[in-house]
Amino acid sequence: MKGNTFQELREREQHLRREVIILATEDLFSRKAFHEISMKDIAKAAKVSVASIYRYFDSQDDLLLAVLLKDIHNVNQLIQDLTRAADSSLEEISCIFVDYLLDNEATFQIACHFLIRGERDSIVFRKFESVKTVFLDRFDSGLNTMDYDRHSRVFSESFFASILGIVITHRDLAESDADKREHLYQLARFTARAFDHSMKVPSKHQRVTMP
Amino acid sequence: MKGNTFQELREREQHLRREVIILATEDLFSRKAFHEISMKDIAKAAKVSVASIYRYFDSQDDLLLAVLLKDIHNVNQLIQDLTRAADSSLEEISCIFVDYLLDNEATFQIACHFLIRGERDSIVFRKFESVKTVFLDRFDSGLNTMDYDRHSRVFSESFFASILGIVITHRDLAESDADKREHLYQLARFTARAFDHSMKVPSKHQRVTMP
DNA sequence: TGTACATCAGTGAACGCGCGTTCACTGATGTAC
DNA sequence: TGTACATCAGTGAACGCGCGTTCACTGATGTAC
Repeated sequence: MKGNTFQELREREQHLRREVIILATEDLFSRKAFHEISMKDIAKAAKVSVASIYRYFDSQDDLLLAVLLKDIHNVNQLIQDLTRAADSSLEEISCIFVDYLLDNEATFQIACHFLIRGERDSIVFRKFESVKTVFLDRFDSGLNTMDYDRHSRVFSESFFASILGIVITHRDLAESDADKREHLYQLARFTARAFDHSMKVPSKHQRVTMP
Repeated sequence: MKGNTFQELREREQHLRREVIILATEDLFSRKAFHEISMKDIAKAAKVSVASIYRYFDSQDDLLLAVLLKDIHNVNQLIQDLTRAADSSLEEISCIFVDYLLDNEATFQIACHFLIRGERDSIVFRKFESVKTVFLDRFDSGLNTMDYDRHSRVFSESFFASILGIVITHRDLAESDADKREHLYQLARFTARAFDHSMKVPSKHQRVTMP
């Protein structure tokens, strides 16, 4: 049993060291743009050598994916909490989501990086695909606990993508951060209202019965 | 007057040579991924030397912007034609848009490149911003000729971004191209219906009067 | 307790590569007289 | 018509740089006897 504990200790330490690198990387995104971040920068931020990073991660993409995975776990929690509170509206959710994307450059940039690159063949990419699927599943089941249970998969995929698209397309507009955020809220709320309206108060000819 | 004509001829030739490079670059995007395309590749495709490209374009970004500008002119035309036809629905427009983004990798990739990078300071970036604004203006005025004239700016910005977001987020799903396209249509139509419904048949409490 | 060995985190330095961009030059064509 | 010069498109080769990744090695700690 002693050997086991030693083993466990070592593994825990390994895990913590991984975590240090992940956190340093994540933090770096709030200070630098994606394409300006190199392995050297990450190493400096984590206070290790570049070569050390490769002891814990197979490649740069692998590390980025780990950062994304960690962040997405947070947003998952956030969304589940939100959708579980019965009185939260779709408008609120959309704004929280906007906030999250603006305040977590790492998630935003890395997600976009993988979404747009999209190399079907690589292992890392397929890993990303499965992360995306898991995330959408949770988002979906979160919305299910509210009233949006009709064709919910199409609903959540569209709604999620719409809010993401709004942030991608319009986040670089205004001068001040507050102005920008307010403008994005406006668009997100507008979109949420559209989705909300079409789902919650469907007119006869819009409602499609499911098998 | 003769000198003038010679001058004009030269300028026309210059313009044509520019066009050759732009077309070759655009074409390249259908065969290679964005991050795999180098100036050497472009030069080979256009059958000129790398150095020649710099006679016509200040930098790689400058060339990419020119490609985008050309493509966007096309899609502008498309949208104006569409929205002018009185019987075209928002659903149709959304599908046409999806098709356009899928069939024009160059537009899609370059637009994403500039949207996500977003360096506020550089000249090229500000040029991109103005291109984006012009495009959105036309999109907006196109929708104005239909029934979507209430808070139309918020409407067009949200709708445009939503469809773009859907393509970004979900274009890498299925195996076959046809499946993928059908899935994107489904999401786009769903979203279009939501927007359509919320704008065209507003319930009392949703309609907001404008000053 | 002491010694020989195994394990493993960590690193400095180098590797190899490809990138965007620039430079010095060529050669064709137009212009002036 | 002939000659000297100007203009300009086009290019091969080089520049300088930074990137991600790997390698050979160190040194600390744990293990066996």
